[in-house]
Amino acid sequence: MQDILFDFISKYVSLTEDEKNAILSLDIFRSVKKGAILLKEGQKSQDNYFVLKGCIRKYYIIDGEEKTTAFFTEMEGLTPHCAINNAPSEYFISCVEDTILIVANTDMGVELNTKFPKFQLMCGVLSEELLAKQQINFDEFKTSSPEQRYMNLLQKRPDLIQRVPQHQLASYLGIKPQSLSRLRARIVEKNKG
Amino acid sequence: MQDILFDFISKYVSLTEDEKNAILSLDIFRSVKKGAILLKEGQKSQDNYFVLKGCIRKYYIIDGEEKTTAFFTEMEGLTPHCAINNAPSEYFISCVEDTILIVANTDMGVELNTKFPKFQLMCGVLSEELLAKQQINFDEFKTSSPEQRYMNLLQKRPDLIQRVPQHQLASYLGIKPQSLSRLRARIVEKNKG
DNA sequence: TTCATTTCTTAACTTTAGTGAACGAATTTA
DNA sequence: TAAATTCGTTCACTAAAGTTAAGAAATGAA
Repeated sequence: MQDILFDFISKYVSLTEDEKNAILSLDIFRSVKKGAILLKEGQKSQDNYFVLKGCIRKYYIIDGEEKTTAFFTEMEGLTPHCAINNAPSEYFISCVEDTILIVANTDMGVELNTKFPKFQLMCGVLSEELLAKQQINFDEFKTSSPEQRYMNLLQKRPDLIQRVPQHQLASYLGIKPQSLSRLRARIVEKNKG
Repeated sequence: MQDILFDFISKYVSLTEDEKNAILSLDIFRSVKKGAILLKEGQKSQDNYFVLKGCIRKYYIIDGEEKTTAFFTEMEGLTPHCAINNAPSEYFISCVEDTILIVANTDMGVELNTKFPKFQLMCGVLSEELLAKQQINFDEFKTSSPEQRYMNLLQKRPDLIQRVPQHQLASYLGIKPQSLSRLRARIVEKNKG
């Protein structure tokens, strides 16, 4: 399990045994059941999540309706807004599947960063990468229709379409489940004719 | 003009005269006319932009149509994706109004950062702030209808509605200019009834 | 397994956005 | 200033998404 983590880190910085042990000693690995809720609206938490295996989901409840805005799968990390500004969370985080996570709070991060400046370097790179990815995603979302968004997702994250319930996917695409069903039927129809 | 910059910076770190002079010696201030294009699709550039006064706009041309995805006004900065990965730009950047900018390329940044670690600190904070803002914006966009997005904009950035042409605003909201006109008429109608 | 709940799809109807065209107003350009 | 272009709005029509409801399929719990 730890190997997955160290393989990932090795893409950014190389670690000594000391450093690896420092990470392991933090006891950060968590195994979480499908459906479990990691963070609730209104809750304060310092925890950051990094998915080693499985899938977690970020969603709001607006007018009693779940609005899913993001999924995080293998090798993707999530720093909840509430962990940055120490305010109650505006959203929920839950597990789409049985998931193996790294859960690290901000203090741990600070501790590691001061002991091993390498980490700070890696975090900088990661956050820059993330910002860039985020911006491109947003632009793509804005400039395309629901149907295009679905086709795009089919190309870029085909796994999501398999592993995530339709109604969660729908709200991720900014539409209702019924519209997603219809839209899919429409696409099949086009490919026939 | 420089005062605007130093006032802004002073919110994050305090600068010595030396440091201020180091910044000024870079000769980074640019005055740009309305309509001027700062970056074109396909072009490579290392330049980052920071708006001191005025407004710049980021847009794609997709199937011959302009798709505006962002506006940057006073005290907002833009690091084009092409400046990070040294690839041709996928989008354009142009001036919505006569604008006073700071234009800094990546080398300058590196030079300042090594001379004055303070800057690196500030950049870290800024990029974290930006990422958080970006994520909230994206979530809001995804979870709301065009009409809600317009109402939201009216609250959060009323200045944009005044200073930006309607058709650019429309595509920023993810709709066509005709739909924005109609939507506005609809809102007025509601407030009458 | 059986029952209950959740999920997905379909359908009819409503609302809203996209499209193409027209027109006046505002802005540019010659 | 005059002509040309761009811009914003309106209209009629089309296409797509929202809404409400119903039923089938899949999932989960007792």
